[in-house]
This record gives sequence, structure tokens and C-alpha cells, in this order.
Amino acid sequence: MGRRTCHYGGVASTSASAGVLLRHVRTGRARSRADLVALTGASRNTISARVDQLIAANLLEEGGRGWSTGGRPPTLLQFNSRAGCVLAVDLGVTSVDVAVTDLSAQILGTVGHPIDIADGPGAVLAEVDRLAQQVLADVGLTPGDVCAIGIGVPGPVEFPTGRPSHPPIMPGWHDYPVPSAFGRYECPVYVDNDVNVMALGEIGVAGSSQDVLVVKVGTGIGCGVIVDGRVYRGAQGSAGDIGHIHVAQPDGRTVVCRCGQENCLEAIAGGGALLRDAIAAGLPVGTVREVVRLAAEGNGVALELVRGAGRTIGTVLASLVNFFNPHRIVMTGGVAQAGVPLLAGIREAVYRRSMPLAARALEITVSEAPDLSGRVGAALMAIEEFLDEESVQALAR
Amino acid sequence: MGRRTCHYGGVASTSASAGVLLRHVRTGRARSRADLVALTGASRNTISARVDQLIAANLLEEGGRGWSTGGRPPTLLQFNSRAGCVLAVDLGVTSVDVAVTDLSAQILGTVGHPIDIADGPGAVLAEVDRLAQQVLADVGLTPGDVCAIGIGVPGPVEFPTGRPSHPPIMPGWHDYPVPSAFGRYECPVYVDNDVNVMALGEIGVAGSSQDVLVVKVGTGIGCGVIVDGRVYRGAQGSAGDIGHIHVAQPDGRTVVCRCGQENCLEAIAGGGALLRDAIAAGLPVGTVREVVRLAAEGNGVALELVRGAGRTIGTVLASLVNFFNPHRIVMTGGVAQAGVPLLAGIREAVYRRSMPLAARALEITVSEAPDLSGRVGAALMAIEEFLDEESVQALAR
DNA sequence: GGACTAATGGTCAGTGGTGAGCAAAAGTCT
DNA sequence: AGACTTTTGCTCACCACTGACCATTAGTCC
Repeated sequence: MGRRTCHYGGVASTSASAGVLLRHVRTGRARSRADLVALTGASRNTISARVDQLIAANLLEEGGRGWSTGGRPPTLLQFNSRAGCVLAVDLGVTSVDVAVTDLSAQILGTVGHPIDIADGPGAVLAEVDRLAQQVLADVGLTPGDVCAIGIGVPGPVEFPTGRPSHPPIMPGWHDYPVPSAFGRYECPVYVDNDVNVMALGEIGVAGSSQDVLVVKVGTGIGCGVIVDGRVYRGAQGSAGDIGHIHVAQPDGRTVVCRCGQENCLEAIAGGGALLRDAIAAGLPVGTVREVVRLAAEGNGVALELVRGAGRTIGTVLASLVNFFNPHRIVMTGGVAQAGVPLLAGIREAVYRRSMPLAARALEITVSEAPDLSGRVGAALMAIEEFLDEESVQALAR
Repeated sequence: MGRRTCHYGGVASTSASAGVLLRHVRTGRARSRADLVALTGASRNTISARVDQLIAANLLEEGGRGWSTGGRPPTLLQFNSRAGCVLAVDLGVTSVDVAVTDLSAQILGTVGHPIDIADGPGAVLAEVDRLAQQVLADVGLTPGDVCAIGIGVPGPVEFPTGRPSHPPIMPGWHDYPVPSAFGRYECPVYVDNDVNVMALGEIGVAGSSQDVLVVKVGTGIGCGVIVDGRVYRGAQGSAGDIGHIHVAQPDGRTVVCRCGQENCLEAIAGGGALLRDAIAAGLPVGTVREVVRLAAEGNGVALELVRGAGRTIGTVLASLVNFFNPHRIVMTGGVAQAGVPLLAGIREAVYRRSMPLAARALEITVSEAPDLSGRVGAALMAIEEFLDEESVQALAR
């Protein structure tokens, strides 16, 4: 999601734009026109007119009456999440997942396929398109029903244009105009870094104006930074790149990272490192997923490996907690599926080394569906951006 | 400065509020009405009316004609920085500096005095008031001329109320309503953490919408975090508290910090540590200031100590650069007066351990006046907040 | 049933910003 | 000198939002 600036001037500056109203209803902050009046401070008049517009546009529905608080009960408003659908693409290094969701990011159908990101944008995006057609057909929809497309890719992206920007692990993708590959859907295409996308998925429909870190532990380690409910990107768009932060090994060991540096966080505690250490410990595993499963089954060695990774990640997060003082940290990605042992290691390190003021109220959790957050986040990104543009159009009418 | 939210609705939502126009002129982004039209997108009509209001309020002045670009030359607009004055207070642990500045944060007069912050708010603020009266008299102004007061204090502050919040090194100050001590000035009083205040001073008149870290190395080490030109505070307002981030000592030594933890950044590389190490190395010094002076004079031992501190700070900053990807890092505080050797150590560590994408364009500098940035920042905070409130009033008329 | 209350709809004058159009001022370019 | 350009001032129709007012609806409370 792009940094949303305050629109001064122009059509979008209205005190209660259609997009804002929609967001209030979608997030459940508002259930009636009266709620919207209270939330936005706009006049009943304005709200009424806008809500009528949104109902006419089929984006809102009236849904019966609510509880009375002494007088006439409110007419409940509902977001019509079936007003359209979006394509959500979670592009990984070795696989891609494509989902069709409704406008509430509820997954209607999904399909995955192994790929090699290094095959380049042409081949990979053709495969994505094939999967999209397949999953659309599965749920009985056509390309014409797609309102927007959201794509998360494993590398930095110049968000406004949807072009990857010097991605280290996506050879051949630099500056490729990803949206152009979906021209035939005739709808907006939003592309962002997969971690940013996941972060959106974890904070839910944007709006919780909080400061959150979403840490993805997969093969590598990355972090989505949410400042006041919005994705923070930094100067070059590389904020949250915590995988190559230097970590001191207590035993003085040295591990060389794929980036060439020594003792990077992800070289010690990432999924690749976990697999390597599990094999070295004699566990019968061939993938990270298997290590995580062993830990989930209670295998002592696997448990200790995961917990150790958590501790290492926790030492880095402890520093970031002091610096960033987030409300919440959410763990996601493949390794996060291990759940409890990872969390235990992280909490151990964070609570030991962060300042009490910042750590006391800090919530550290694991994503409820680490394997889905990429798709859900991509869908949410597409929905949020789409509805904002839509709202401007609604106003223009 | 408080997190400035996007004002939807109400009087302040105008596309080009007086405060915004003023800021454009003050920062030099706009020099004429035409510039303001181009910058804000508002109509000529609106801009003209607003500028007239501001001129009537004596906040803007017309100042001759500018260069022609082919047609009629613009009438230049100037901010009238003599329309009032502000009090800027830089409250330290062992001393306080009070300055009177004009509305451009130009210092008209200043005076300092040793204090002990532990004497509590009553005694200390009485002393501040005495100094304020003195410096006002020095420059021929009266309390009635003061438009606003800005105060930086060495601890966390609940900004909206101006009350310190569990400050670890300000015994007796918790929840004390600092602004109430300046009631007789009958003007708004803004209180914030000294590091946040300094950060404001370093980015200049707010508006450079950039992401910046302002690192203060005094007795302790703290960091002001600027996100998109605004102070970032985090969940409990303790963001930027990097002094107690854990640092691995290469030689395995252990240093106990005043906070009780081991190997905190400021216990190894703060001013106190620098003094301790300088004395241990046999240098004839009694204060941090003297160590810094020796380094400035080219003393080899002092130089190496400062550079070493820089390296240690740099290892922490390297992690933060990866995570935060700032445009710029500015060093300030007493130790930063050492300049080159400190910077050399920091750059050495940062460029070695940060990701190239984030480090390449990163600017690391030393404040131009580390000893003044507290006062200038406090003045700027007061001015910015005051002019924003003023602008709302101007609109109400 | 009657009084009260909250949610909503509709009307209408008032206000503030927009954008177009006209005019004047004060330069540059040929 | 005359054409052109840019900046600024002024007027006016237009539009969106506000706030006041009145009316209706559909509940609760007594």
C-alpha cells in the first residue's frame, strides 16, 4: 500500500470521502449512518448523501435494524463484499499462490504451483495468469469480474509503478513492469514487497492506527514496518530489511551468509539455517517445513532448534523494540508455523533485553494463518487501493 | 512536536490553511503568491485572500519584487520573524539553557546556569523562570512579548499534556504539569523529550518530508526518530531509546550500565564511558568536555577513544540503517562536538555492516552546532505549534 | 396508550473554496 | 515601440458542505 498522503485540495479532500466511509463500515467501526456522523464529524446531510451514493454503487447494503439505545434503532449498514472480486498473488522464490477473494479478502478459491522465480518475469507471470484463469473458472467467475489485482513479490518494489527495484533474489526482474502482464484484466494492478503485503494482512483492514512490526521468517528473514497503520518504506524503500543485521554468536562461531557478510540474522536463524542445523543434528529432514512439523510433533531436538532461532531473532527484535517501541509484533512465514517454541525463544530474548517501558505493553504473537497471510495481504492491498480510487470516481459523478 | 494528523472536517481542513502557507514561506519553498498557488493547488483566489489575512496579522510582509521569468515579476513574500518571540528551554541533568529567539528560531539572547534536575520541578522551574526573566530583560523584551514557550527535558513526556512520564533520571518529575509553571506568560507551553526537540532542530523548519535519525551522544545516548518530517514516538512514546541496546564487546568484556543491564550501548560508548576510559588511559581529564577538547587538539589517545566510541555506536546504527533505511543521520550532543573522529568511527562501522542499497545514499553528518540544537529545537517546536494554532485562529476570524 | 428518545429523511439559507473571465501591472523579447 | 508573458487583483456563477429546522419512523419507558 502506498504511503497515503493527506489530500489537500482537489476532489478527494472532502471531510468524509466515500473511501473513508467505506473503510469505517468495513472495519466495523461504523454500523449505521449515525455512527458515521459521529466518527467523521461531517453533517448528517453529507453522510446521508454519500451513503446513498455508495448504496447505489452497490458497495453498501442496508441490513435490517440494530439495537435501540432508547429511541429509533439504527438502520444497519453492511459492506457488500460480493460487489466484486480481486486476484491475490503471493509470489515466492520457488512457488506461487494465486487466490480469488471477495472484497472482504475472504478467499473464494486458491491454487498454488511450484515455479522458479529465476525463470524471469515472462515465464513466471504467464504461469501466474494461467493459475488465475484456472482459479477464476473454479469459482465460476470471469476475468471481467476482477476489480483489482494485488501481488506480493520477494524483493523491493517501486510501488507507484509496480516495478521491482534491483531485487537481489529475482534475477531478470529489475524494472520489469509487472502490471503490464495483466493488461487483459483491465483493472488496476498493485505490486509490493511480499513482507509489506503480509504486514497489511496482519493488521487487517487498515485503520488500526498503530505501530506494528510484522516479521516474516521463511527461508530469509524480513520485516514489514507499520507506522500509524501505514506501511513505512524508508528512503530507498528498503526499510524492514532485518535479515542481514549482524548478530554476535555467543560461542564465537562464524557463519557466512549468502550476501557475503558474516553472521547475518537470517544466516543464523532463518529457515535455511534451521534446515542446515537440523540435518547436522541428524534429524531426517529435507525441507524447512519438515523441521517445523517435527517441532510441532514435539521432537525435542527440533523444538530446541526452533527455540534457539527464536532467541536469536529475539535479540535483534529486542533492539528494535527499544528503537521503534511498537504496539505489537506479529510473526509470520513458514517458520512461524512452529508457533509456541519460536514465540517462547523470542519472548525470552525480548523481555530480557528490552527496556521495561517499551516491553511491558508489547504484544508478541504468531500470525493466525502464516501460510495465508501473503494472499490475504495481497488481496487487502488491492481492495484498499481499489476502493480508494473507486471512491474518487464516485465523487466525480 | 505532536504527531500532526490529517484534519478532516472542521475549520482546519481547508486546502491551504494559513499554517501551511506560512510554512511554505518560512521554509523558502514559496517566495510569492504564485509559488503558493503552484505548491498548494489552491485557487489564486483563495491564496490571495489568505495571504492578505497573514499580512494583516503581521506574520507576512511584502518585500519588493523578484526576478522576472519573462513576464511580470512576482511580489516577494517574507515571513516576519520579528512578529514575536519565543522562549526556548534546554533542560539538562546538570544545567539548563534558556534562550529568547525570534519566530525564525534566531537566538536573540541566551543564558545558562548549573542546576540539579533531582531538586525537583518546583526549584528547577523557578530557576528557569528567573533565567527567562533575565534573558528577556537582556534583549529588551517583556513576558508579554512571548508568543510561545518550548521546553526539552531529559526524559519521556506525554506530549499533549506536557507531563514527564516515569522519567528514569528526573526523580520527582513524574506527571508534573510543567506548563503550569509558566502560567504568567499566558501563552502556550510545549514540552517534549530533549532528543525529539533536538531532532526538530536538526531537520530545520519542519517540512523536509524525510526519514531522519538524530542521534544524541551526551552522557547517555538517545535518538530522535523523524518519519516523513514528523517526530515518531511509538506506542509508549519511548521510541528512539537506543542507549540501552545490547552491544557485543569484541574482547568479551562486560560493563554494567546504570540501568542494571550489561553492555548497554551508552555504558560502552556514551559520554560517561568515554570519560571513564580516558581516565583509565591516564589522560588528565575530569569531564567529557575535556576529553572532547583533547581529541579536537589532536591528542592520539583521546582520538582513538572517540573513534572507538564511534565504531561501537556505528555497529548499532548499522542495524538501524537496515531496519529504518533513513535518508540521513545527524549526530549531536556533547560528544558529537568531537566531529571528525566520531564520524569516522561511525561511518566505518555503518558502511561495513549495512546493506549497500540503504547505505549508499545515506548521509551521516555532525550537527553544525551540537551545543545549540537543544535550544534551537525547542524554539522551533514552540514556533511550529504556535503558528499552527495561530493559523486556526486566523481562519476563525 | 402516551411520553420520550434516537435514527433518519428532506428542505433551505449561509459559507467558503473553485474556476473562468476580465483587467491591470511590470517585466522580457524582437 | 509593439508583442508577449507572468503576476496579481477583482468579480461572479457554481458547487459542496454546514447547521438549523421540521417531519417521520420505530423503538423504550412509565
